[in-house]
Amino acid sequence: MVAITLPDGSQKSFDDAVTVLQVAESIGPGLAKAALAGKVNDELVDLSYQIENDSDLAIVTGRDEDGLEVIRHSCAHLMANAVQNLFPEAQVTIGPVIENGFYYDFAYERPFTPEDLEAIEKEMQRLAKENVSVERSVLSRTDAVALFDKMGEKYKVEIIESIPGEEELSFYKQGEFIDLCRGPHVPATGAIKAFKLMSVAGAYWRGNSSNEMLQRIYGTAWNDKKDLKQYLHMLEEAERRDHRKLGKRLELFHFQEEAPGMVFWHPKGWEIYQIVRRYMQQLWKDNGYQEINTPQLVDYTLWEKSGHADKFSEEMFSVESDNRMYAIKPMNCPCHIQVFNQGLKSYRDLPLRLAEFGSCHRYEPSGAMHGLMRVRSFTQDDAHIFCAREDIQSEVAAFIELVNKVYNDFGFEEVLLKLSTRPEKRVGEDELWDEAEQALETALNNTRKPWDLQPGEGAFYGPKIEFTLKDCMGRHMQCGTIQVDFSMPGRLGAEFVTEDNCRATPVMLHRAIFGSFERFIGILIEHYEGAFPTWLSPVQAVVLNITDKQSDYCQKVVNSLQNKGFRVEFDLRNEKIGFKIREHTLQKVPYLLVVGDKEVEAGTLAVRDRTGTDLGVMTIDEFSVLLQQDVDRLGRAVESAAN
RNA sequence: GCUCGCAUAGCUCAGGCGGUAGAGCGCAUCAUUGGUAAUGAUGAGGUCCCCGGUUCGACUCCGGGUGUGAGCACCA
Repeated sequence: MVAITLPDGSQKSFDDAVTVLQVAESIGPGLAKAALAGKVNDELVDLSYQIENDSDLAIVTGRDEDGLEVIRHSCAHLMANAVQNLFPEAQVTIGPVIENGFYYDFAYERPFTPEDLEAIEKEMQRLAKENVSVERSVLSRTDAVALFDKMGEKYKVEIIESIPGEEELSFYKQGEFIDLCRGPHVPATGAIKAFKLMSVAGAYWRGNSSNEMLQRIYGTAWNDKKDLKQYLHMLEEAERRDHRKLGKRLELFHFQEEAPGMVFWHPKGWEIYQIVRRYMQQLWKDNGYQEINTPQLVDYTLWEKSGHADKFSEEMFSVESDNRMYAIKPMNCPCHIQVFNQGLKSYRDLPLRLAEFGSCHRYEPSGAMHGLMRVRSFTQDDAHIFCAREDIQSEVAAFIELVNKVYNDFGFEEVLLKLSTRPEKRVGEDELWDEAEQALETALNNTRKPWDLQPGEGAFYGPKIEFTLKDCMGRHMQCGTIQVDFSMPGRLGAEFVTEDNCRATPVMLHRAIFGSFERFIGILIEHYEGAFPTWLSPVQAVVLNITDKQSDYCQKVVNSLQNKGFRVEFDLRNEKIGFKIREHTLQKVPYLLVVGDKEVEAGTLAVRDRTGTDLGVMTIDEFSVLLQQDVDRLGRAVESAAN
């Protein structure tokens, strides 16, 4: 007797061992048809898997996360199958599932072309239509190596040889194609119904840049055509939101060859930058930080003392002058310690929080640059908290709260927290690490929010917490961080006098909320698709006349609103009102104020917003109240601020 | 940095089997003074990314460089 417990708690008994498929069939023909795999005692298995003992079982279909993963994995095999049919010389390597799809790396004498991709996709469709069954088998290591050796698949041989000896080696065969794989897989290729090959790119064998480069083909696969279509639509939306395109269209900034990876900010982009900067400046003031400013060029010897020259000399810009070598600062902390070191500090001075809009340059590899997201010249909202060991927890707790507030103000509702703990290579005694990790963990637990642990991911000088926000498309963007540093204060001679008149080295907390202004603004542009909330909009309203008869009145309206501190412009061009409305709507100005003879006579404005909603006719004062309310709610959701 | 693409008017892009180029938008001028997403006409505007090579002739072909895109590697 084998008793199977289903997810709803119900039980089914079978006289003998049964396969997952047989259980599905016993429940219903529809389920049996939709079934792709099974989950036996939380382990994913094929439909053909024999259940010998009493077990929990969930039938996995394309509607489950697990099922989707099976489809994608099988789709990677389908693609490898198609590639080898069309290009018998191509060798297969690995083909894992990734977010939204899969890829497969091939070794081939030449790169695949877009035409090749089309042909491969067609071949995949043909194979899927044939509904070839996928069969699992197990081979010994010797047989497996011999088999792939014979096929000339040297990468597979290498993979098999790297698998620990005791593990069972399973293989999946569909038609002539066989691949080493842990599985599970769909029972037959017909289960793969909605896929598309996306792109081809080079990728290093085993991710190591000194190895040969393989051809990686990316694809996406879904349970049905509808989901595929929806995903492709989402990609189009991401393209529409691309900050590089919007930056040009909304006249925010540009890049040019003479300054690769460095931003030319235009008036509107710089306006946003200044708003974000003023916001942070006020936040610092309100939270016990003192703003400072330190040099751009610093003698190279300081970077040698701090240890940066050793690790990052390749990534630093340097300048020679007067026979001295300077580096353009790649970070601010060594300079902040210089400020701390001026004047003997007492324990009474701690925690000392020094903040700077630190302009930094780093020589990023050319292939790493990406619009505002990865640049060579950027400004951080950087601060260093000098404190005693026992202050770490309270400082970290206060910081977590601050980060959450800031992200909410900018319209990001979900924030993910990650704790990275000691790596193998590190400085500082274990006792110190214990204490610091404990402090961070306690601070995190006190937030009562979930957080992830990343063991071994900390910096060599101390553990850290990373703050990742989720934008409106669900993409993860790591921005904020707080890092404990046991090393640098000591290296650069920071110390303070303790209560019992001894000298001690302070702990330094490196922390940033935006990370870099450039990147953060890039994220904002994409999050809002350029339609910034009113407090961030470079132009908050434009006054539009119908004919030049209303010009004087328009001037007056603009002056009056500007005097109240709003960013308002007029557009008195000799154009039709529809033309102007279209233009400023496309520029995503929050409010359009139309003025014709009627409005001049009544002293009013006809107000329309950028979504096309007619807000009616109102006086200038009424409008400024409305505008002020809108500004005050910052980026927070309308519900929480309505009224 | 690596692999593969791309670089033509201010912007978005077309084009030519090697004989120095074109559209739409924008810009300028003129007409038009209008009520909620594009008024009409005329006109100006180009080192076809840079440096070499092949050729009678190169924007086009070849080599090198720079920038840029996707991915990889990197990200204090």
